[in-house]
Amino acid sequence: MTKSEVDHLDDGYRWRKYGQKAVKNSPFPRSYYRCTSPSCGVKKRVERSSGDPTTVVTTYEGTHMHPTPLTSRGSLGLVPESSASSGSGPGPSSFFPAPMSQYHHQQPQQFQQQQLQLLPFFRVPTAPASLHFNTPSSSFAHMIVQESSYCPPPPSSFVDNGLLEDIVPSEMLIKEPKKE
DNA sequence: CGCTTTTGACCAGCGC
DNA sequence: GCGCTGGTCAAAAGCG
Repeated sequence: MTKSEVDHLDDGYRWRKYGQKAVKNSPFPRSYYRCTSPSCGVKKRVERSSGDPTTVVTTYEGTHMHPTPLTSRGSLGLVPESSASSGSGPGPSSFFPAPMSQYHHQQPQQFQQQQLQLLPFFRVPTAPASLHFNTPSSSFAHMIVQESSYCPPPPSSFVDNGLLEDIVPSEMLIKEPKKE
C-alpha cells in the first residue's frame, strides 16, 4: 500500500496496461499491468483503497528475473551508466533534477518500510533488508528515492517515529489512537 | 512507426 | 444452469 496521487507508480520497470476493471469492493477501477520485458511474466494489479482514495494498493505477481529495463521513458532515468555512456554519459545523479536528498531526508524510514512491502522482488540476495541507501552505486536506492517523490508529504497525522517504523508498518502507526 | 492506453468483449471460477 | 465477479484479450486510438 502506498500513499500516492497517481495510480501508476514507476518502480523502475516498464509496465504495459492490459486491462481495467471495476471491482465490487471499491468504487475505483482496478488496473492490470504486465512487465513489458520479454520472457518476464510479472504482473501487477493497481487499485485505490476504498477507504482512503489517496492510497493505492499495488499487488505484484511474480518476480523480475532481469534488471531494470534499459529503455525507460525518461520518467526514471534508470539507464545504467554502461548504456548511458554513449556520450561519456553523465552520472545517474543528473537524472534527478530535484534534490533527491530532500526526499531521502523527509521520510526515510517510512518509504523504506513501504518499499519492502510494495516491492518484494527488491529483496534480492544482494539487497539485504537493511538497504544502504547511502550507497551511491546502488541503482535500487536511486529508483526508490525517485519513486518516493510520488508520495506527497504526509498529513499532520504523520509523525516521525524514527527506527520504530523499521519494525512497525506506518499504517499501524497512523491508525494508532493518539495519547490523551 | 513503434509503443502504450483505452475499452468492450470474452472466458473461467464460484456460489446459489 | 444461471448470474456475478475477476482476469485477460485484442482492436482502435493516441502520443512522441
